[in-house]
Amino acid sequence: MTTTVEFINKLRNSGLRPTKQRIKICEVLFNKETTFHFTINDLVKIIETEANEKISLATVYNTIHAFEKKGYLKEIPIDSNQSYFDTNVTDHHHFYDISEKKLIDLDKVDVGPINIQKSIPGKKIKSVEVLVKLDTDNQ
Amino acid sequence: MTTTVEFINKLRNSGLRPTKQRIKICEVLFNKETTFHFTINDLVKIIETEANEKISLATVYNTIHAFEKKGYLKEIPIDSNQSYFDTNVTDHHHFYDISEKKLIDLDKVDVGPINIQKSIPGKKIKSVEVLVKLDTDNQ
DNA sequence: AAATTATATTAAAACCATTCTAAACTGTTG
DNA sequence: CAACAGTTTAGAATGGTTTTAATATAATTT
Repeated sequence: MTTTVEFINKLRNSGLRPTKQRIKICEVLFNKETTFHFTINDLVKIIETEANEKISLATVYNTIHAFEKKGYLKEIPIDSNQSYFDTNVTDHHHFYDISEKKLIDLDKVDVGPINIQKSIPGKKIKSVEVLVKLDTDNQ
Repeated sequence: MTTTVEFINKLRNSGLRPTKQRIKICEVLFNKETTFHFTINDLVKIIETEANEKISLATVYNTIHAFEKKGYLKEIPIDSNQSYFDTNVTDHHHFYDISEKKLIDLDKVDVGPINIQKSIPGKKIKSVEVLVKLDTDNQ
């Protein structure tokens, strides 16, 4: 449980003004027992339902991108037409259920150590992400 | 070097009618020394330049999706606004150069074995893809 | 080889996630 | 509270992708 004041501080400390909209998004995203995955569309629906508040799509995009830049969210690479985000910013991986279009966390320990034995001159590794695609197992 | 006749057979054997457009796309994609990565936009440009031929965008999309379904191409999962495809359909991974928006192949041996120690009931693993994001190394 | 059928191509419109715009609004600082 | 910078907003614009419905082409049948 995080209080509104803590979100305000978090935002201020990040150089982001604590507006009503940003605080609301913080509450929706970071005031949960567990982390979760979402699309922008999911988030807008949650806000409208749970909070019965109107919030501009542009603001949601702005805020999500600001949070991502600050490291409060991670975008998950999927070859999909929409972006998926994760409130779990620890180092981990994902299952992607193709038929249900749902993501499932995959612990680092369930994947094992990955050591990239190749380097590109002038470039440094920023992230290593494993995506395991799942199919329905109908035999 | 693959001949046009071989492409025609390949298409027929796949249940795809060997049309002028599909043969042209085969030549652009599969008649190269090395495999490569491309977006739909890249492909259209190559066709228009290299072949000086007009081809409808819809046909390109249709054909690429047909080829992907047949396993002649792989889509690479990236959190980008456009789809990337690979003519290398062997089991391997990728670097993604963020600033240049370019993909680089990463051999399986450069990543090492990946053994997923978690399973989801009713689902089977379809693919395991590693994406290594690269940043400019300016220190 | 003409007629028939099934499939493919096409230009243009539609779609839809995301970004942009520029005006109105709000948090912050002095 | 005034002034400024940063933020929100609705709506328009953008851009990759898909759909549409008419036309064209390949395959099959006669």
